[in-house]
Amino acid sequence: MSAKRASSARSRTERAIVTAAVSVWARDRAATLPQIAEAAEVGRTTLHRYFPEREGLVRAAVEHALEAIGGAIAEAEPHDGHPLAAMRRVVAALASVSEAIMFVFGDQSLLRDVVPTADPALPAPHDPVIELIRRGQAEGVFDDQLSAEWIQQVLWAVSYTAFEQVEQGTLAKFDLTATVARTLERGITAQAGERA
Amino acid sequence: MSAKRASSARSRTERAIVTAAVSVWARDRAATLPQIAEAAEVGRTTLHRYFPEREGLVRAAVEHALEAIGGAIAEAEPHDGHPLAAMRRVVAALASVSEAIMFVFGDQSLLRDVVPTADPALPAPHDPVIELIRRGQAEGVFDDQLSAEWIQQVLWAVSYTAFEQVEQGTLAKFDLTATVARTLERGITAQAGERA
DNA sequence: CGATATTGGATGTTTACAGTTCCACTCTGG
DNA sequence: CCAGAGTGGAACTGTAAACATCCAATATCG
Repeated sequence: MSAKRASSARSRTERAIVTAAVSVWARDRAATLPQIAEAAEVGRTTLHRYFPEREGLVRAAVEHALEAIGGAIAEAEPHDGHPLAAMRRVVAALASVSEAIMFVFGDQSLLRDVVPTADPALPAPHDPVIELIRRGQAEGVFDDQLSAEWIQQVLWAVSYTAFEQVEQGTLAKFDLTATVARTLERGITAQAGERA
Repeated sequence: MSAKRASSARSRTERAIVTAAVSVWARDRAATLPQIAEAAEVGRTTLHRYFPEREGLVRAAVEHALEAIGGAIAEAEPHDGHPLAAMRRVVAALASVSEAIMFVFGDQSLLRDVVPTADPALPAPHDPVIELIRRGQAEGVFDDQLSAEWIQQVLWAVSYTAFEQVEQGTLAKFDLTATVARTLERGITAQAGERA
């Protein structure tokens, strides 16, 4: 990489700003730059020095969030083991970067407009998940009557919903993975052999 | 009702503005009033005559959307018949008001901040669905290991996702109800007796 | 310790949108 | 056909946020 080693101070400040932006915008996409500067515990001036234009910070925040998501998914090793077990690991991994997910996927216009503009070499966090789903379909674990893309969307949507519920206290953080996994695996209907 | 019969012109204009607001804001919550005036095919002046403040239009749009959603659900008669059949009717009904749903549920802050402020006698579109879910759980059709509130959130989330997919052409409008119903009923896994 | 980089407060400029006013035009109903 | 309601173009004000500049205080590192 040609990235010149910025002084440690610089890079730490930049990270603080970007992570603060993701965190604040995850909860309020209309938050202003002063709000973000405050959350990052830097002056408005400093923020503007690092990101002369709002658009630049938005792009950096999106890239940072996508990297975090992609990294979490990679750590879950979706290519290994039984597809259901892998899926549970992925859901648990997503929960650890829920802020990033709520930021990027909470505003369709971000994915529509900003991501394509961003670094074209960005890791697409979706791909390994799509691969996992295809593998699961091939092994007869996932429903192959549904398109892999649809299954992936449902995976994101149900996870996202669970993050929101945890956020507002309706769902215990501890139950998150199990609830999402159960819902994805069996839907919302009672199982055949279950007693009412 | 003490609602004095506004001239037909007035009420038609008002409806045009409110429905345009819902439609435009469903796709872009940051859309400006001029954009909405244009979509409604009225002048900016006229819009401001009807809604002197932006906030008023937002509230009217939310109320209009909630009424549409509540009406659609009511028409689906969720209290009658087999819970699964009722659920499918509800999903189909929601699809007919997808714009309203994407508007109200696409921005958490709307539900958090605006709805409570709105007419307190507003029909809560959720309630009949929660009732349906409870009924289904009692009859052993829906999973009673999951909370009714969670099931309802999943119902909304999966439907919402399907609307988005239809919007962007990834899912055929014709397949919407069947896909959502299948996903909700069986999750994303292959059925036991299915052949790979 | 001293040079340089980094920071942030104060202050100013610009832009875009919300909200306002005025008046001429055009429907519509009696 | 004419009176009044309804409409909308144009031009204006106020406000809030984005963006820019200056300089003094402070941190960092050779």
